[in-house]
Parts: sequence; structure tokens; C-alpha cells
Amino acid sequence: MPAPDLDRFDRAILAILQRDARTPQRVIGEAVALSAPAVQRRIRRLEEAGVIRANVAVVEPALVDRGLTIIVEVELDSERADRIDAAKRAFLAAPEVQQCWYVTGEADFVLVVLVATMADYEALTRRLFFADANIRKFRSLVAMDRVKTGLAVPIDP
Amino acid sequence: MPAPDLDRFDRAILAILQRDARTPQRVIGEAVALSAPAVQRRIRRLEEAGVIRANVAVVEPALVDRGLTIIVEVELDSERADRIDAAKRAFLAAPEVQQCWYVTGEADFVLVVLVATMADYEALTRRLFFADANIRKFRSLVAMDRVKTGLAVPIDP
DNA sequence: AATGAAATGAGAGCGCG
DNA sequence: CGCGCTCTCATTTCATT
Repeated sequence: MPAPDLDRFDRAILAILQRDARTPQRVIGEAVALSAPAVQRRIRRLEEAGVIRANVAVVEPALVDRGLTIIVEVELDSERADRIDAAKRAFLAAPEVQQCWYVTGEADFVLVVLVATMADYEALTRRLFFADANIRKFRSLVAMDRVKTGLAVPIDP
Repeated sequence: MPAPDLDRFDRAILAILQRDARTPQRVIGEAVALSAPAVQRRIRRLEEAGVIRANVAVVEPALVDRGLTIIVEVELDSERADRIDAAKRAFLAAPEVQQCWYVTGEADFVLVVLVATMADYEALTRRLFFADANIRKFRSLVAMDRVKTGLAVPIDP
């Protein structure tokens, strides 16, 4: 799966699909000066190459009882590979953990957690952090405003 | 836009669409024991209610020359409302900033930044942080492993 | 090799009972 | 809410550059 070289058509198509994946290929074609079948072939290639990983619905958390977003920095005691993997698996398995990165620097993990209430978050920390003896400490940053969310990857033209 | 009460059908539909928004309504219908038109009406309602905000293509950053993910914690000097708004606008306008939350706690903002190289990140910090006199300090956490990414909102059944 | 025009087929979007 | 129709859009074919 090598990085395929994308021309300006591919880039333009990606930019559009990241905003609205339902844009008709005919409309995309008009925007990028290509026929609908040409657009279709390019999209197919981008999917096969793994550049387009999925097409997903974006859900508003507040409307499905997940109004609270909390960013969590987690610091481990031991940085042994098997310990790290265990933590990864635990975070991966927790549905409340929307995103998780393993990072360098002053923390080991950064999580984005979605819950309904602080009580739920407290319960989650008990289950996820206090239950694991290898977690030295964690720091919670409560989101007051979701200034920008999304998965859009900048595409330079 | 009040929180609409979602029944188990709506929840099941949302769970499916968050994994693959292209799933045919007929297939969704089979999965949740509903006819395709019923599924369609529910999806439409969910869109009108704002529960489904968009349908977007998920792009693999590494394959479009954005292989470096960095989490940034930003701390402001002044927490005056107009200063905060100015920072929000600046982060919002920067395409490299994929996500941005305004948070309580030891930091004021948490950003998810996507760049190609460390040199690019350095240039971005110059433009975004050092140029703004109101930014007291920032802390960069470089992602070594994207354990979990996505926007999936947990839906309890 | 990739494109565009035209034909085909699948799926979404309707009104109906 | 389900059934069946219509119509848009995705997909394939094929000739062309």
C-alpha cells in the first residue's frame, strides 16, 4: 500500500468528499472538470489504495446523550512494551473512548472521552484508570467548547 | 433543536451508519427488522433533527502527506473573552488544526494538528503560537501510534 | 492509459393502502 | 408502517484520444 501520487483531480475530489461524501459524482465532475465515470474510477482507486478508509455518518454527541467531552492525559508507571499494549487494548475496548493516541512527551496516552455526565466519567475513571495498577496518574481536561471537530485531513492543492 | 428521544431502532441505525454510511437501507432494514422505507424515514428525521450532522469520507493522513499527528496543549496569558475568541478564530482558520477544544483545567486549548514533517510543525508553531503575544506557552505531544481514531459516538442500546 | 458518451442496473425517494 | 412505483445516481460498456 504505497503512497499513491495524487494529482490535482484526486486532491479536489478528496476535499469534496471530506465535506460531503454524498455529493453526486456528476456534481463532483462539474466541480473538477471531469466526467462522472472518471470521478467514479478515481474514487474507486482511492478506496482500493486505502486513501479513503471509510464513509461514515457524523453524529452530534449532545443529541445522543454524550454531551460531555473530556480530554485525558494518561501517564504509565512502567513503559514495558507488554504494559503499554495492555493499556492500548483497554482503551481500544472502551466505547466511551472515542480517540486514543500513544504519544511521546510528558504523557503516554491522550484520550478523547465522551460521556453523558460527570458521574459517568467518574465511573469510567474507576474502571479504566484506578483498576489498572500500572497507571501512575491521569489529568482531565473538560471541554467547554468544541471549537473544531471532524476528521478532515488538509489537502494542499 | 431539542434532544429527540431515540428508540432502539434509531440507535441501531446510527450505530450502523457510523461504521459505514453507504450501507444500503435494505440491508439496514434487515439488520434492525424494519422495511427499507421505514429506515429511510428514520434517517431523514435524524438528519433534520441534527443528530446526523454529515456524511463524510475518512481519509488516511499518512497517504496524503500528513503523516505526523501532534496533540498540542495551549495556555493563554489573558483569559479575557475577546482574547479567547481571537485564539479560537485563529485555530479554526488553520487547516492543519484538525480538531480544537476549549477546555477547563491546566490548559486552555487542546489541538490535534496534522502535518507532514517536524519542520512543518515548527513553521506552524511560529505562525500560530509565537506570533500571538497572548499565548503563554504550549506543550507538544507527538503521536507515535494512533491507537483509535474516528468520530464514532457510543450509542447505548 | 485514461477519458467521455451512452446504456444498464441498483438504490433512494415517493405516494399508496 | 409496509408495498410497489418512479426516478436519480452509481456502474459498466465501448469508442476515442
